Amino acid sequence: MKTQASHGANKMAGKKKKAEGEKPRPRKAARKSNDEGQVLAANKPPARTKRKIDMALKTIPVQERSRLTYDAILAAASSSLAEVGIDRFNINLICERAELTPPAIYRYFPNKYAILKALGSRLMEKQDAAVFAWIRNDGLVAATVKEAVEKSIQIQERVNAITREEPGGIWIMRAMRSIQVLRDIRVRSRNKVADAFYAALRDTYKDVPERLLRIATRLTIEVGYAATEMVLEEPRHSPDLITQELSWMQTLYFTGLARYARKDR
Amino acid sequence: MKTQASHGANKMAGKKKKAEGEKPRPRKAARKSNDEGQVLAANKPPARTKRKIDMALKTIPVQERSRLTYDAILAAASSSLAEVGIDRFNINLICERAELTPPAIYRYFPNKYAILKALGSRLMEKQDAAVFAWIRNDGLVAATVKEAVEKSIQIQERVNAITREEPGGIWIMRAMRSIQVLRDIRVRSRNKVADAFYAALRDTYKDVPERLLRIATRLTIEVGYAATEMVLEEPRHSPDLITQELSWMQTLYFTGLARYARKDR
DNA sequence: TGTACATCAGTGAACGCGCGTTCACTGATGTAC
DNA sequence: TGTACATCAGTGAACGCGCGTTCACTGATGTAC
Repeated sequence: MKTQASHGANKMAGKKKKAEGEKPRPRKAARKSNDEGQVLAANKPPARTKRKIDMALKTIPVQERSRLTYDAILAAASSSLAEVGIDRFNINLICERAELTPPAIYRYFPNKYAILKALGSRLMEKQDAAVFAWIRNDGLVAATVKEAVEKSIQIQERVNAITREEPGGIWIMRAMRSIQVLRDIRVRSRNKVADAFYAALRDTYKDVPERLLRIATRLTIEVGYAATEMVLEEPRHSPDLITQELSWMQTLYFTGLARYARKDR
Repeated sequence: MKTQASHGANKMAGKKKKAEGEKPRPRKAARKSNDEGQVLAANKPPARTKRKIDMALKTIPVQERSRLTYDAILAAASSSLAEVGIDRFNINLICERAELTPPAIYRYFPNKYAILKALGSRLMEKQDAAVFAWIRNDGLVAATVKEAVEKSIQIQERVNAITREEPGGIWIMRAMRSIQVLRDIRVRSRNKVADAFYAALRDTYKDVPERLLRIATRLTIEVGYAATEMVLEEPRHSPDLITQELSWMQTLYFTGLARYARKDR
């Protein structure tokens, strides 16, 4: 990611190579010395302060045609991700797949991180929506342990399926952990879901201190998604069994929260 | 990562730019057309088949001096990772920090992935060693649930501390999920630890079918490390509470495995 | 209903930077006699 | 114990590719009258 826009003026310098007296590759940074002489200094753009990574979408598509392009970009990005993974993911690759030229993409996204962000948000939203629907549908209400486990399996399988169906879904999950912009999205999403769990369980576990119930829900969410990643990552371990056992783990843990009843409140 | 060694011959072409009739940036790949004329064709190296990423260390340091350099490279890599994260992690950065020039690094590592691999292996080995020591020390043996939880907290905190103390440790954990070479190391390590759990618990849970006990141990390991990441990732959620609750979760789950006693064997 | 004009959408062509990588070399260290 | 030689360790200097990014343009779509 470049942080200095040095296009305009430097362009005139063309293919000029290192001047004679200059030390190449100085040991300690200090690049960008910009000493191409005073002639060019005049029409050089004013030195910008360091630019943050810009995440805002540039253009909101208005015509139908451009909406299709926008979707094509995301689709091409998904499939690129699925095929080459994160560190070879780049804009040229997306261009090839979407049959577009780079400027078309720059029309909508300022850089590749914005594209990843769009993909990430989309996946998180789908996952979250499924969980919220499940909660509204009394997913967290159960008369017996067995019923609780069964309900837990249901939502877990739903989220797994959503992630599996999204091309490059597992890569998006991975990227969520190792790319800053996506980390934010991930954490926000997880916290949002945890809050919903908290709200739904607050009454049931009225003797558990708030701080603890918050951690309990957040941790439960976290291990749930970790299991999703595990299922997609290592399919040779039976996905069904992993999901089933995870659900037992979560359920037994919540049942066990009774230990906090009427203590250290 | 380049896949074609095109140094030798092309060097002579120097800064030659695109020839006149050529289409630049063809829409559909087909780069590397290599048409610099027949004069050079003779001493061009034979076209290599696509090279896999080479992970083998190049030189085993023999002199004391070089051992120090090797360590300096890893230390510089750690701190680079800690500071800039994965996607800006590169060899030049390591050079600056280690006060070396690139060829010095290439003497020991074929590319940056090999360096990451070395860092990853080192961290995994430390974590694994702690867990194995804990198992040998009867970490998995407990008379009461309370005792089991306490022991579980111990090892969890130990692993957290090891990861926190390694510069860039959290980045290594993240990279373990999103970079192929590291994924392999991670999976191998987790499986090894899971096997050790399995061996240690086999007798205690003699009524639980093998397949299930294997999944149970593997899943327990996985959520344990997920919690470690969560602790390092979001320190505003009390690390102690997360660790404590995770340990309860794991312990209650294992206690609950009694449900498989004498069934579907 | 048709035409003139404004705006929107995408292209062709290029450029420079950063990064990985290499070569031919100098300087440092070890060792046989 | 000293010297000659072999091997090991690191450097200076460069190069090319890939990638992100931009500019000035053409072609497509919408709309006022």
